[in-house]
Amino acid sequence: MANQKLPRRERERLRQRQEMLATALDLFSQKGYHNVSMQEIAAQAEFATGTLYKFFQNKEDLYKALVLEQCDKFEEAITRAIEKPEDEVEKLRNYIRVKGDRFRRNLPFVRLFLAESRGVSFNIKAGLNDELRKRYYDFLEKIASIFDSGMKNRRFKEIADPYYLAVALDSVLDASLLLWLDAPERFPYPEDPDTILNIFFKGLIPS
Amino acid sequence: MANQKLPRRERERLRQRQEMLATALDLFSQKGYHNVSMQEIAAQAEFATGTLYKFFQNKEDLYKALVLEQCDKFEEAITRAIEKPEDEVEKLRNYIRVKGDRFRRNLPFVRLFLAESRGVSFNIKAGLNDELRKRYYDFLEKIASIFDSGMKNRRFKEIADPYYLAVALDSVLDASLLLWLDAPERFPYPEDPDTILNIFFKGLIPS
Amino acid sequence: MANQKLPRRERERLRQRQEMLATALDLFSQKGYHNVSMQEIAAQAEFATGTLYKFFQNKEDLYKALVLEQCDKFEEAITRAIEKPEDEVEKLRNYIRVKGDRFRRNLPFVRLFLAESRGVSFNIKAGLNDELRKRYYDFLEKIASIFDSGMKNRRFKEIADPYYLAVALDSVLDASLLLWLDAPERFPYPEDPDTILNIFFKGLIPS
Amino acid sequence: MANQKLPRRERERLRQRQEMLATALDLFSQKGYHNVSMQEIAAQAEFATGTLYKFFQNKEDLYKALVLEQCDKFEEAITRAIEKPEDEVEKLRNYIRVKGDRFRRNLPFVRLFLAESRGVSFNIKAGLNDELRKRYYDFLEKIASIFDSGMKNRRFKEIADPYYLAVALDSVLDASLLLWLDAPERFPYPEDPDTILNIFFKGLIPS
DNA sequence: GATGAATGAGGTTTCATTCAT
DNA sequence: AATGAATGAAACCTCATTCAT
Repeated sequence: MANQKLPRRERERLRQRQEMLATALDLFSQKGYHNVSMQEIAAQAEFATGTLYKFFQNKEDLYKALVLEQCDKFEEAITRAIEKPEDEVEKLRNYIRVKGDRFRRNLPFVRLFLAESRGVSFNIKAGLNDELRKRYYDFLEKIASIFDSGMKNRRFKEIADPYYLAVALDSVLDASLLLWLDAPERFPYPEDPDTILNIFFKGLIPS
Repeated sequence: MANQKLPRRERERLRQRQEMLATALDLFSQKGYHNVSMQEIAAQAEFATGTLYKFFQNKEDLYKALVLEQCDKFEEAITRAIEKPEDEVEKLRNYIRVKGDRFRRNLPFVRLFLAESRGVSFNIKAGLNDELRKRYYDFLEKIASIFDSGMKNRRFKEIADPYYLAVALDSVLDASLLLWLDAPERFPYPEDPDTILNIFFKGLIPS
Repeated sequence: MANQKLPRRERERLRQRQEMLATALDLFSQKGYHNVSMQEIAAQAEFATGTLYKFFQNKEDLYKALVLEQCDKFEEAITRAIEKPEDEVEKLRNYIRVKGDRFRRNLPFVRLFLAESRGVSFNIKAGLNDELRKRYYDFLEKIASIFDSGMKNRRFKEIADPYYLAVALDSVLDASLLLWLDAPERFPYPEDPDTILNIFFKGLIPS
Repeated sequence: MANQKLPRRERERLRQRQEMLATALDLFSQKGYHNVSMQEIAAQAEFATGTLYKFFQNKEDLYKALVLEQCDKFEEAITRAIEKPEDEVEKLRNYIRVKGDRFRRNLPFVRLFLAESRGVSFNIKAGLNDELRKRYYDFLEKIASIFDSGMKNRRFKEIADPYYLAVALDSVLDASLLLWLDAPERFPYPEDPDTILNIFFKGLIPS
């Protein structure tokens, strides 16, 4: 990996940064942004308070770095998942599988966002700042392009704007995962991607 | 209205309470719960700090009252909207129309949740969340019962669990409205409910 | 009684004042001066806050009135007790009996003073303000005059300044009563005044 | 002294703590616990408010530390004073001398209790009181043991329970010192311990 | 470079007092 | 005269940030 080529000093710094971010994620997700102090993060991560400020300009900055990094990983994973297969339906299935996987594996991160928003059923993307919002829109574009290509192929009917379909699919997926998180017994994890896809594939009204 | 029958003193108190809640909603939605001080609310509402505490035990209490009141109104409106028509499709259309209307008319409230959804203050809503979650699930039940009745009527195909369809429809509706809020020109307001319903009604895959 | 001659309005006012003072004594003795609010006193006494301020200029004033009134009663009782008998020893016995009685019957008042001072064995008179201090000194004078008269009679030896003896007797009495209050089983109530007097009457060192 | 062996940082911290306690004692004794704010203590001691809270969890904690420390010193001094001489009478004289000395040298501390005795803040001392009361009783036990030993030696007559005599002596001593503090000209400081002891040694009634 | 003690502004909340009704 | 809602100053305490070591 590229990291190995970095000078030792640089690698050490990166490792420390990761340590800090991981601790912060842990604490933020347990207590919420405003109920975690910088001293608490520093203590838990076993650094001095001042050291935190060598890596991040301020608390907000630390928070942003944390979120952006998680989103990076997330985006990367999804992008890889929809690059491989040719088949549009398979791409969508992969997307659902990978998003679900990451969701399950990053519950602290998910909780960080959800605490507030679930009450009225807003989902993860709510409240993202401009940077994140732009990235989310770009990400939706990738999903939309699957629908687009499917429509061009005549594999999909043109029932709505592809971008709009992407939004719909993503939000339904979010909602499913949140339900599962909230009450796993009542709402089982959608193991089979088709559970979700079918909502879009099988029209509800008999023709 | 019944209010007119209340003694004048009582009416006055209610008016003040509304004033406080409205101001708080305004400020919370602009800056987020933790970035608004009680002093600020009091000043903006033109009351003394202490007066706020005559009406609400503490900041959290004020917040809860605010949220619960808004949810009450919202729930009531939706419930009325889906009671009237017999036709299931028309019920769904009404639901979409009314939810959209209330969304548009209560943007400060909507923003309150967006502003908050940065992982702020878990504990604040510790109690609130449970209450709200239950209410949300109960609300979904009402939507689900529309799908259920439609399936029993053979107006709808049984493509998924009715409750699950309710979640899907609600989340897609939320997502659409948020998109519109974010970028009204790019994502026009879904004036026609069928724009959203069609996603569920017309299967995407040609048969 | 003289009260009956007062105009009804005036009598009513006095009754209200007593009500307020009694409630205040109750609360102060339970929680301490600073932990009782004027609204609390008003509510408990079933008056409006403002009414309290018609009777007492402010909280401090209410407190002073409370203490002075209790001291008045106390002084009066003691004075009566040492007026009657001719015999100096009997006067002292009466004084001890009556002080003990009032102590027992006014535990709330006693507690009001004691809460703080017992820890280092200061007694009731500690912390009294100038007015009260003067009254306390005057009261001691009365006790001192008993010793004085006893010495003149040759009933008592002149082992110390009479005033000083008064102080000593009073402080020993206070201490005994406090011990009893603190741990009634361990330190029984000095039912027989001679228990205390003997300390002064029987020299400790064998001659 | 052991202190000199502590690392410099540690010594510095101790010095600061002492500074804070001394300032707090000063202010508390002048105005009483509830009339001194943490800000005031911090300002007077030339620290920031927050620094106070690094040393003491809260105001109550600061107060407790203050009182306990003073009591420790006091107890230690008295204990030393009554350990040395064999002679019981000399022990009592030493006790009176040392208690008087410490009283005179710690007037702020003495005043702290006088100032407080207005029934302030029961709860604050709920815990403190128990602790202090126990210590006071233990201390009395030490004085009592002097009387006890004197009685066993036949140096003292058995005119009362030794513990009870201890209480009496201590309370008379307190009263004398308070009188002197109140009106030094009128009540001269009992330089000679026998002034007080005689009250107990010479029976008042001629035999 | 790392440390963590010190800072002090700012938050929530209480309550003595006033004054319009 | 009595009321009690309204006031707002001031208390306690936290914590993001800095800087001397």
